[in-house]
Amino acid sequence: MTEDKLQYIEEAGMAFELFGMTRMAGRILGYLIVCDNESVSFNEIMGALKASKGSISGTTKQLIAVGFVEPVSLPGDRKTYFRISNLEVGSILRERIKLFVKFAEVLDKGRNLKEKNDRVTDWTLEVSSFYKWLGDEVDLILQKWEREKENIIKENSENYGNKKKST
Amino acid sequence: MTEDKLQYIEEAGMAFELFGMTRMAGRILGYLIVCDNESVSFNEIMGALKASKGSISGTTKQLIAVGFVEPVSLPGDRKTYFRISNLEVGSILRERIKLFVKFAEVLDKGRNLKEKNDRVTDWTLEVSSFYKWLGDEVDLILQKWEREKENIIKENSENYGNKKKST
DNA sequence: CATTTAGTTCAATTATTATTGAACTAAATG
DNA sequence: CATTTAGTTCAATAATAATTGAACTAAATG
Repeated sequence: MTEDKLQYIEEAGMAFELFGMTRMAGRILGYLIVCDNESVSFNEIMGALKASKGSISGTTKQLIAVGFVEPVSLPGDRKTYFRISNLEVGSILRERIKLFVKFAEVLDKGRNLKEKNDRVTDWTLEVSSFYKWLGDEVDLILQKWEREKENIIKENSENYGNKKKST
Repeated sequence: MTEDKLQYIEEAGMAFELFGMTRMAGRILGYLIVCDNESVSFNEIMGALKASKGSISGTTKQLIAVGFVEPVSLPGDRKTYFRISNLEVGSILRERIKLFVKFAEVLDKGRNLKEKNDRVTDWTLEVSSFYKWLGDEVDLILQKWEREKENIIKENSENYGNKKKST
């Protein structure tokens, strides 16, 4: 594994921490992103990240639970391999928006404890209405993405990265 | 402060913790949501939450920094008061989506470290294209909200909570 | 069926983050 | 200008979360 990839793995660890995952989960994802194998073994991950068995065991389970990673098993091989899931963008977004809807519910609950309306109840009503609306809107957004994605992805691919294919 | 409100404050503390804030920040927000004053003093918050001066000082600063709370100062009164900001839903959403765009950039960076394309580069390209597209799309979504919000909010207000006004 | 391999579990440790509390600054008041 | 009030700062402590490592289970292999 090259130095720049190792460095990226640590960076990914830090970055994914910002999204509420553990650093180790970020490192594993980073490793799965930059490594050149279709799927990698428990031991390979352990070696590459210099982490303990227990940590790899627990963290891969977490990543599988949230759907970012899937276990792969091969015939005639008792090991488990791991790879990045082909998680659809839609399901990732929907999960995130569910959190917003939950946030909206906390606001509603607070509003309902008040005797009368004021500036704050107006605000919580607006914000919670918005998040609940957004929860409904997400399907339309994703339909639009489905219609446009082919062009967008092509354009992105030409502008940024993936240039190696054409050399 | 009634028992159910005190309980709500603790619940809000736990809930906001899920969104990456500290429990104390959640409690302060919860308090500002359910208390019946337009704005509340440092000391009142301290008393209501039974927390230390230092903690209230630090946490209110945090909440002000991220825009959820604003300090209010009154003429002829040397105290600082605090209240929930009228933060627009649009700016909250834009901030959130910025995080997704950052996530997209981490994926791009990983993809660019690879020698050749495979299943994973295809996936990271799609996901990062999506998040970057979403970053652009947010303005259209918010425009739609502006057009529809009046009706949605009214409906929400009738269906859920805020019934006290009419009694 | 003994041995090796692959992974799990969980108590102990380490690292990180939040909160307190006491000493401090700065402004307002008498 | 001494005193009170309002809030800040920050080192110490407490609470929480992540990671290790060693003992374990369970399946596969010879």
